[in-house]
Formats: sequence, C-alpha cells, structure tokens
Amino acid sequence: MADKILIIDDEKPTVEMISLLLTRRGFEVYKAYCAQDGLRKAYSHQPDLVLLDIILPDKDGWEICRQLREMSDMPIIFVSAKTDSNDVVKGLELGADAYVRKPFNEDELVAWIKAKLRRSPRTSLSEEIMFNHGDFRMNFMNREVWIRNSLKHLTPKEFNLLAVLVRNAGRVVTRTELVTEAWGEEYSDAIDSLKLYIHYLRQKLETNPQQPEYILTSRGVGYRFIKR
Amino acid sequence: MADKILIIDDEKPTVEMISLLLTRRGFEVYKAYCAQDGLRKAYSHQPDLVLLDIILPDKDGWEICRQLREMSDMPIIFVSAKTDSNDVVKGLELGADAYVRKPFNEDELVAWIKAKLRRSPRTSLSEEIMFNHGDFRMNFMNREVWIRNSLKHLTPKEFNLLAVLVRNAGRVVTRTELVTEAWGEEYSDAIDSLKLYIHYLRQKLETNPQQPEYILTSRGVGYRFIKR
DNA sequence: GTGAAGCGTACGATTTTCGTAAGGTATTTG
DNA sequence: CAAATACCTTACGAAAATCGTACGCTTCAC
Repeated sequence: MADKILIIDDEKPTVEMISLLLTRRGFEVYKAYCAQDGLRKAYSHQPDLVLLDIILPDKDGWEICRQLREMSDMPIIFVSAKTDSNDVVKGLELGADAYVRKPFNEDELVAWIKAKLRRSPRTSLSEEIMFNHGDFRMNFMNREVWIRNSLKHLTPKEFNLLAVLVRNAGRVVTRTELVTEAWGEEYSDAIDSLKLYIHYLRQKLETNPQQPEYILTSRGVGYRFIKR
Repeated sequence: MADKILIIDDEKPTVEMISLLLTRRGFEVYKAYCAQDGLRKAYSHQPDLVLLDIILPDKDGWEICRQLREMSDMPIIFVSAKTDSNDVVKGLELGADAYVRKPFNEDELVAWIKAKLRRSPRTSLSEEIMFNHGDFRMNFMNREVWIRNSLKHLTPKEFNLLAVLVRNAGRVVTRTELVTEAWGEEYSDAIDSLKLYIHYLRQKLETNPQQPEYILTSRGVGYRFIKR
C-alpha cells in the first residue's frame, strides 16, 4: 500500500515538482495550495506524512503545524525558503519532525521522507485481532491465523485477502475494493481470482465451507467478515 | 531525570563545545573520541540520544550507526562537516533521525535534540539479547552468538542479517526489508543472496537445518525469528 | 417455470519460490 | 605469497502458490 503524502505550499511550480518526484517514487500525493485546504485534506485523506511550507496566503505554516499536532502524530516536515536558524528552531519546537531548507536536493528530501515514515508508529494497525471469544485469531505480525487452537497455514494472497476482510469486519467490502486493497491496483479486475481465493479461505477456515460462519457473501456486491 | 546524550566525535574542541552547551541546558553528557569507545559507552551508559560524527579514527560513523541500529531505536543525529546531500541521504538511510551540518547553530542543534527526544519511545538498548531460556544468546557489543554454551562464529554479513531478524523477533520481516536493513540500500534487490545467507545461518545455528527452530520462512513474504 | 446472472467448486497446468550444491572470485590473514 | 576466509553467481529439483477454465448449483426477475 503506497504511503500518502500531503503537500501544503502556495507555489504551484514547487508543488508540481515535488509531486512529480514523489509520484515517480511510488508515493500517493495530495496537494493543497492554502492552509484551509491543507487542513481539510489532512482530515479527509489521513496522509502518512505532511510536507509544509511556512508562507501561505491565508494562515501561516506554523499555525497549520500546531493544529495538525492537536489531532495526530503524523510526521510533519517543513520545506521552506526561510533558512534562518530561528525558523528551524521554531518549527521543531512546534512539533515538526524535520526541516528542509529550500532549494533542496531531491534525493535528500526523499531520504527525509522515508526516514520519517520508517519511524512513524503506524499504531492504528493492531498486532492481533480476535473474534468469536478468541476462537478466531489473526496475528498480523507473525502472519498466523488460529482457529480454536489450531494453526491454519495461509498463502500470501490468502492472508492478504483475509486481512482486508478482517480489518473491515462487519461491513461488506466491494469486490474491487477487496482485490485492490489486498493484492494491489493491478488486480482491480481479477474478480475471477477473488471467488477462487474466497473458496480457498473457506476451505481452510470454515467448519462447514458450504455454510460459512466467518466469510459471508453479499450477492452482487462483495463479501463480509462476521463481527462477533 | 536529565536526558543522557552521548557525543561521538574525534575533534576534541567540538566535543567540548557541544558538551558545555548541553550541560548548561541541563543534559547529562558522555563523550567518546573514537568508534570503539563510543559503542562501549552506548552500551554502558544507555544514553537517550547519540550525536555522531562521521570521520573517526578507527571505524567510521556509518558503521557505528548501523551497529547501534542493530539493537536499539535510540535517536541518532549525525553532526558532520560532510555537507554533501549524498552524505545526508546515506545517513538517513542508515536509520539516523536527523543530520545537522557543521558548523551548526547552537540553538538549532538543541532544537533538533529536543525534537528527537520528544518523539523517542525511551527504549533501552541491551548489550545482549536472549531467547529460549538463554539457549540462544546474541551479544551486540562483542558480536558473538552463543547457542547452548557453544560459540558460533558468524561472518559480518551473517551477523548483520541475524541482528535484523533478532531485533524484529516474532514478526515476519519482508525480504527487501531484511536485506536493506542488514546490508544497506544498495542490496535491495539481492534476494538471491538472502536465501544463501539464510542457508548459511541455519547451517550454523539450527540443530537440524532441515527443520529450523529459530529462523522460520514465510513463503512469498520473508523470514521470522521465533520469539520465545 | 424458465432463463440469465452470479456464485461455488473441481481439476490440472503453469509459474514462482525455496533450499541446496558446486564452483569461482575477492579479500583478509599469517 | 600462500592459505584461509568471506562473498557471490549460477543452476536445478522439489514444493508451494497461483491461475485458467469448465461446469453445476442457487438466486432472482419476469
């Protein structure tokens, strides 16, 4: 799954340049040209990291940083033409994770981004999920799935598919959503494979695969993992 | 309790200057003038953060960074006169948290330190990790691996690979993650070497290499060191 | 009731991955 | 400089994972 980066900067050419650079390296990029829009997109897209300019038309970058910090721990990197040490100090004290001076070296910016992403906790994803009073246990860390004290071996694609279902337990997940989330964009039309893998999973997980308890189908829409 | 900072740098005046600066701001400072001493003091004093120069008499700063990263998450800040972007990129890729170019502004350095301390999880680094009731012991200081009271000699690449596995014990580590973490970014596609070195490790560590107890494979994903 | 569409399942072919062996090149060490 | 050690490439069989396809069953609209 590609990391999502939000760029907040009013200089359009800069934004385009960074955007191109990051897209080429496999990131998913969101752009905002003013503070208001930046904050809105931070809320709606939940980026994994924010690149932040200081000089903006409406509010300044300091204020955005402060407001972002109120809601989350996402890494924030200032990217600014204000190169004075005082500004660096101020940015870091406001809770930023790094400060890159403009003009910047492209590789260096990418290295900062990667370093901060590597460090960021990703805690929203829990290590293990249990259902059915512990009868069903899925551990994302060691990639093990247990049903009533017996370990079920899943292949990578099986595991990834189940992971998406389990993380969205209780809600019907669209077929395309399932395959793209589990296996990547290039599988978006692999609906035939989907039913095959659902079948494999049921064979391995369900007591009676003909009458599934865990993975239920929603005709014409997708599948849903029971939440109990 | 005052935060402990370890400075590893061979230029005495610089060390004294930083030391004074930090002491005045209420930090507890430890100094080392070479790589060996730096690593030893890192283990013995358990600093909360490390300031690291690149040019050192014995080993270089890159190597220290890699070795520290093998066993702990403590924040590392490079402070170097090497100001080239390539060096910054290299430092960050090795797992450093920041890179401050010499000569630096004092307030800025302090701001970086405080920012990194604020974020840091406060995990202590131990010189040795044990599993399996002490049957398996890995010592990062003298780079020794013991299994049931017999010393196993590992080559540098073997040791580094094992270190990444052990540090992530219990979790499946991706193949690319493994090689880049253990050997550096330039190995990111050396998946063939990986299986070879896993093979070597198993030959040396496992009682029965055909049925490994320690290093388990997660087909299509990576490997995992058993956590017990 | 009937046909069409959606879904489940069986089977086997193809592709990928893993472990291991063998041998060659570089690098270190005495 | 010779020997030992570390590193790396290639190759191949076995096992696992993936995928295509065909077909039968269920559900639903009319």
